[in-house]
Amino acid sequence: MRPTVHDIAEKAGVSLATVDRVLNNRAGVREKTRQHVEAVIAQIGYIRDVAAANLAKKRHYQFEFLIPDNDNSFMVQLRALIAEATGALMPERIGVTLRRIPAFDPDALAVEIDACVARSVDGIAIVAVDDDRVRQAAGNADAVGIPVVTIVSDLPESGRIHYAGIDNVAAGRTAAALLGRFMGGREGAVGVIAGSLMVRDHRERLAGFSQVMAKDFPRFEVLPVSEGRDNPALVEGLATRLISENPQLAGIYSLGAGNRGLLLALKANAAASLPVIAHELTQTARDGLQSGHFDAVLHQDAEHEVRSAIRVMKAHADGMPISDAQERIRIDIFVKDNLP
Amino acid sequence: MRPTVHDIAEKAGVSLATVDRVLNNRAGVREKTRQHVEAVIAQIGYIRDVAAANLAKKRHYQFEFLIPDNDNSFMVQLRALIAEATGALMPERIGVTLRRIPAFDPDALAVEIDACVARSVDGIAIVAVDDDRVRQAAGNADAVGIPVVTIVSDLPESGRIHYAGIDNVAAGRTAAALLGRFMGGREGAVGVIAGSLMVRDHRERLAGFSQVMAKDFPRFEVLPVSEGRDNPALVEGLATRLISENPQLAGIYSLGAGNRGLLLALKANAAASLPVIAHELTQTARDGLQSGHFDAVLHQDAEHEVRSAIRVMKAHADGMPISDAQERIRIDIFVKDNLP
DNA sequence: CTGTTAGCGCCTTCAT
DNA sequence: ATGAAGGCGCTAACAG
Repeated sequence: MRPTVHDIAEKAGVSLATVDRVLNNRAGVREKTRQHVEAVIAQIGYIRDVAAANLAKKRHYQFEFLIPDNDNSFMVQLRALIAEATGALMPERIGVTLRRIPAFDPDALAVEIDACVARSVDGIAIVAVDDDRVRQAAGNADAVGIPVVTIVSDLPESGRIHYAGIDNVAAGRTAAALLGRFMGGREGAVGVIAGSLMVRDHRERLAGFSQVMAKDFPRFEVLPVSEGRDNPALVEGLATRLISENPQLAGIYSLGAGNRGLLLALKANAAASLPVIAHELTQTARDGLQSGHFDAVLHQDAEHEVRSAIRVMKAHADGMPISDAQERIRIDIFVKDNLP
Repeated sequence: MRPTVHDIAEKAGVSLATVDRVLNNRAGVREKTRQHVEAVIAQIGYIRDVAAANLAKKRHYQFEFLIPDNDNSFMVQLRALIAEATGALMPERIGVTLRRIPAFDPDALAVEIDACVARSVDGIAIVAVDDDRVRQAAGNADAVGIPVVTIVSDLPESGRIHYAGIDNVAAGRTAAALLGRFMGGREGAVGVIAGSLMVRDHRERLAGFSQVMAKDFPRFEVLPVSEGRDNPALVEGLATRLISENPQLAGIYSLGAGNRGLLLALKANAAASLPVIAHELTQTARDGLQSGHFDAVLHQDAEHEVRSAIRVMKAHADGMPISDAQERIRIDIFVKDNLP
């Protein structure tokens, strides 16, 4: 039988209350007594039963997700997953609230963070907008002991305790490594389509991509980036122009969303069969892989990100450590043969 | 406040005991009473507090892992991870025992499974050896209600309730898809080095690989498979011969272990710079990627497999459902730019 | 068939 | 500074 508080109390010759005080380093116990009790605890190898403790405490976690009100399929899925988690975690006494906020609006995000702080929730998860107002609000939350974790898009130097998302520089580098090899012996130019270089993820992916192209595949020229604002219609136009205006085109890296447009453009220009790498395994991306128009898709597992964010916030609330390996969000690489 | 058993007892006008009986569909309740109580339960939206239930029950899970006594780094790591989990899960009242058994020995495995059954553990995780004696033992365990999950290597049609591992056919297909593209415009032959075609994973990888090579890259001839028994020294010899005897060699797929030997052979034959794909991200594989001798490494996350196996066994013991997405073991693809 | 009672391991008043 | 008693939500003997 595993030792319990009773065993400690008995062996130490004190009451349960005192044991409890020592266990939770609460005040009101003589230094000498404390040391004695601590010795007994260590000696009999006591491990606290967290479940029982939470039961007695009527612990109830309250976490909030502040997610952009975007309509691209990634964000739609992300919100759905959070809503799902809300239901699934109820039995575990952890409440998850999803709050939609205007996209790319630092003020709105900062305001909502402040509101969460006012409500004194147990944790805040945000898709960060890279802005000092947000940084400020996050720092403030952290200062009053409310953990902020970023998800999908990070916000360094803000006091956030964790980032649940992929390393976007590495993603860009990986895209270049694959595309470079896929282009085989060709020469020429590679086109890059981004959503907007205003957002950090896209900037980072581009940086990583350019870096590896320059270093490992210098025979290709990286064309100036087109910004498609994650909008399929815009992307279609950009891609079409890219193909028609660059006979030298040897490959395309689409590092943002709106791939439906890209796929349309590729299908319309059947002649130009070139390696294409995109991001996020949406239905469109699957279609692209299966039809052979996309050669690889880099992906982040949104479900993992949501679970991870919650685990991290809970661990923080419990004062428990996290397992780095478990929380690392991988850069998933899909080709048509390893589709789930 | 969330409704509790007390609320439902009160509202239904019965005692706690009766509520409990209904909740756990135990006998000894008049059908009419049962229905009434059930109605109330549904009506007030009761959700049972599993933690409290387990506390009252003094529930204590006991799971066993039967792992081959192999010395290759994957198995070494796997065993280390299980040992780690053993410690980490103690506070959650789940006991994890690791038992090493002779590798590739169906009888030994079957005997140990039977022993677990005799000890009536709550779950058994095995690296399956594809043999009917094992199948039999697993089926027997399942028959008496003890869940068996396979890990790393599966055992279909055996009554095992879950497989925590990658789809090896898909892995082979993926290897072919990547290698085919990496070989670019070349022509010639591709070499395949396996551990042993006696084990299912290797057979499946080979099948997937051959299939996609034949279909998508028919201009390459797949050379007869060499079996290196996952032994570095043997593999080195095989690889050296492969390279020297096949001037047409355009690529290599190493689908087993023993990659240290492969790497040595490649380094010794600097002249032959050709695309190479291997399995499992060991230190050797990392070195290979970083030095440019390996172009991609397919990987399975052993830590995820261990966690998943435990979650599945626990869910089974609790009669809870599992989340397929969370338990799916991915085929991780690493190039030198997305190394963790 | 149904109800009463006493815990599970821990925390939290309230006295002392 | 310390202890006694009661309760968290659920289950498990026993009685009726």
